[in-house]
Amino acid sequence: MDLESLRYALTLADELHFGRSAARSHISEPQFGRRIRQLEAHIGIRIFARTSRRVTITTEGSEVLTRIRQIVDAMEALRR
Amino acid sequence: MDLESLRYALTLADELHFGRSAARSHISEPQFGRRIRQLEAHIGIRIFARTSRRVTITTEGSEVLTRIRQIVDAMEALRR
DNA sequence: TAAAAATACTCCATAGGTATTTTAT
DNA sequence: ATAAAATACCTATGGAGTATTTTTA
Repeated sequence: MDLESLRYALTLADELHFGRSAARSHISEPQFGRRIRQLEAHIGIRIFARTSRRVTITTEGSEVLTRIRQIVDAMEALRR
Repeated sequence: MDLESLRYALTLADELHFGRSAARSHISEPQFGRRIRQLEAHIGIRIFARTSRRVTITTEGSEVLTRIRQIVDAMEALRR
């Protein structure tokens, strides 16, 4: 579990669209999608629900995202 | 910056010895050392001072380590 | 001079990209 | 029919190990 993957999840929570999130993250859409799936597999929670037309945040996902925001902030604050 | 590197720093803070920390982390000593150096480079703070006889924690290092402990705990708590 | 970290080198796992397919509206 | 995510396939970067060297108490 790395900082970048956590940032990707926050970007997707903001955009609710894999293509736009990948572009904003300067990474290809397939790789972006893989990172999100890996993160979900790693923490054992489906954060996002996908249909072919829209991405939504699951109930458990929004709780997890709150905690991810705190972790990302704390990690960024480590840097001098 | 990934969870594993943060864990390595906590292990080294506990052992104050690269060889024993690497063994406890199930990784070779050179790779363990590289990860610690990468982490320090990434956050821009020298956490540990090394001499050929002992490892110590720097002043700024002990502040950083406190925050790293909180981050590691938060990351582990993400998992279901 | 010896205990311990750092380097040099090689190998392999996985991060990443492009092209294509699948899915569901 | 089409917008959007997932898969297949390939390349390249960085993570990892072993052997060796450097360092300083």
